[in-house]
Amino acid sequence: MPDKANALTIGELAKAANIHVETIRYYQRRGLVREPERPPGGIRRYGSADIERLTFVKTAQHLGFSLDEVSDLLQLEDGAHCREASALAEHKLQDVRGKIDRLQRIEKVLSEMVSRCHAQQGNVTCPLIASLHEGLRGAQDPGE
Amino acid sequence: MPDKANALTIGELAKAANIHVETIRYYQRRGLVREPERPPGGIRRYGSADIERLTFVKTAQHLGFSLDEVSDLLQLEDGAHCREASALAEHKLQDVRGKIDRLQRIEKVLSEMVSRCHAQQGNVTCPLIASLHEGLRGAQDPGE
DNA sequence: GTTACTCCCGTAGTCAACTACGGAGTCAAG
DNA sequence: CTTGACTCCGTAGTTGACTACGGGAGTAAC
Repeated sequence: MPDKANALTIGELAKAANIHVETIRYYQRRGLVREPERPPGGIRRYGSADIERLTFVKTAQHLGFSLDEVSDLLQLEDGAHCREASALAEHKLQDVRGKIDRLQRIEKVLSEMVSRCHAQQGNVTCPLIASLHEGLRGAQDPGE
Repeated sequence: MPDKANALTIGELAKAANIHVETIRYYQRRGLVREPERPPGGIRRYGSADIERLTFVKTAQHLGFSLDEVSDLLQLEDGAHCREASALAEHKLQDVRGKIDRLQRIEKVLSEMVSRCHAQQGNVTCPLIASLHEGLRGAQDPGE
């Protein structure tokens, strides 16, 4: 049964995941995504699991994770033992919570700013610098 | 009045903000931070406002904003008119909220995973891939 | 006023993450 | 069974964000 969605060429996969073919190959070289067996003298085929994995990589990456970190996250999927996995997960969890925290401070400042701007329409300059830093105080990066 | 904290050399500024001197110069070239007047045949001096600005750049950057985007955010500080500023801010606000949303999904999945791992200690493989994708479904990147 | 650090500034090198290129092989349509 | 689009694979080039280098000038401590 040639399940359409499970017999994609790399080009179709790329289109489906909205990622360049070359980028997929690059991820394969980095070991982020699998490279299916190549039927002797044939072409590799991909399925929907591959689409999901690629999408996950992109999403995580846009959230500020490097490919190495994404690779860590993916290990959790790839059957690391519970012991290691949970240590890794707890560590990433801290990362993620830190990011959320800092983003929420920025969100607060931005939304306050928007309403303040709406209040005093057309005015000269928004008194933002202070509030931006106010809002972020104590939210410094942990620095790698 | 030579206010100690307001007469920093670039080296002291770098130390205070925990950023390399070369990186500061690079930011100056990119227009992210100001380059104070140089007293004829002298050395530039920096103050605490410069420290804060640098810290802000770093923080925003680690949250997944590119330097161009950080530069947008900084325009909000730099007295863009309310009208433009608020449009920009609203746009960034959406960005930020999207990021928070996606991070929270990841957080949820990670924390569930941790407790699941704790429950079935030492087991073979955590059934994570499904839950990771479950958790992220509908949280795709908006793509730039 | 000499020594030892900084600063200044321009240019060049590095690293992560792509992105492009080119030539040989594969395949589906006509 | 040819043609045109696509795959494979290795290598090389690009982009964003630094990071290093080097030589001449400023400056602080002895």
